[in-house]
Amino acid sequence: MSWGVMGEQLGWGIIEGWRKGPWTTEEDRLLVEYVKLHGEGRWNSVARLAGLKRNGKSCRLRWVNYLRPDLKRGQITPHEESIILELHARWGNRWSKIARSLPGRTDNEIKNYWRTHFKKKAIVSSDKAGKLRSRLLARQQIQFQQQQQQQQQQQLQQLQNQVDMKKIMSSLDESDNRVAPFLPQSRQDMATVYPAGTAEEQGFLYSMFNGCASVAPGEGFNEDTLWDGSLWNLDDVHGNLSMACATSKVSMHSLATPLY
DNA sequence: AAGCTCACCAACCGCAATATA
DNA sequence: GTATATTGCGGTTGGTGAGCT
Repeated sequence: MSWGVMGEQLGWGIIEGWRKGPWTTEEDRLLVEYVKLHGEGRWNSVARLAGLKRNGKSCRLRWVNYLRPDLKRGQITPHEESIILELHARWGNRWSKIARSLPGRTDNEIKNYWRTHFKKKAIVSSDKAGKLRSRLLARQQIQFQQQQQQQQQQQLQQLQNQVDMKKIMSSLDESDNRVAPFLPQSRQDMATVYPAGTAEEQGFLYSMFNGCASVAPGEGFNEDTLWDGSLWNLDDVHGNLSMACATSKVSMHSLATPLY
């Protein structure tokens, strides 16, 4: 069964004078002939000049994504993948811009590739990182509370000697105001609260807790900023971070630097 | 063997930018 | 300067086929 016949059976066929759905080999041939004769562009003339019942938009898309002779067929190579990762980290969903850096690949192809290979990972990563962040915050809180308890005990011992209730109350008030876990102010801080991690992981977590380094002042921490396109390919922050960096050849710097 | 799920990809749609009359 | 046409882009949809249960 031909695509055309099948398309019509599937409910495509001719809508408002224009054919829609999958292209037939005959339509492809007509379009290629047209481009050979008239060159690219003026797509709305195709219907009239080539005898195609397709609108200009559809013709252009077919040519750009499928018929262009310079298109590269076959799987995206690891090298191309690393370029996609790098450029997506830099530019976000600017597929046509990314495609210009990959000769023979179309924006549609790259977009589809990214969506099927990385979009899901991004969601999973976000979820995992969120859990990790919660765990770290909880751990920080416990550590902080333990420190507080130790301090309070020391203070109480001192105060027992002094028997000065005023001092006890003001001391406790002061503690109450500092119950919230602190944000690590430096990578050294992160090394203190997360000693098990590598330097890379600590660096990543530091930027995760404080927002990306290049987030504009006043913009503040934003979940989207972190995960919408700059850090998505970190599968599992603890487990696979090093591997993600090594295999994708995407530097931590580029990953931690959102769109510009 | 049949049904289900999921990855893949071609094609469509809406909108914005640009070109042309 | 403005209206209209064309082009380009990014998001989304839906069909296909392979693998799994």
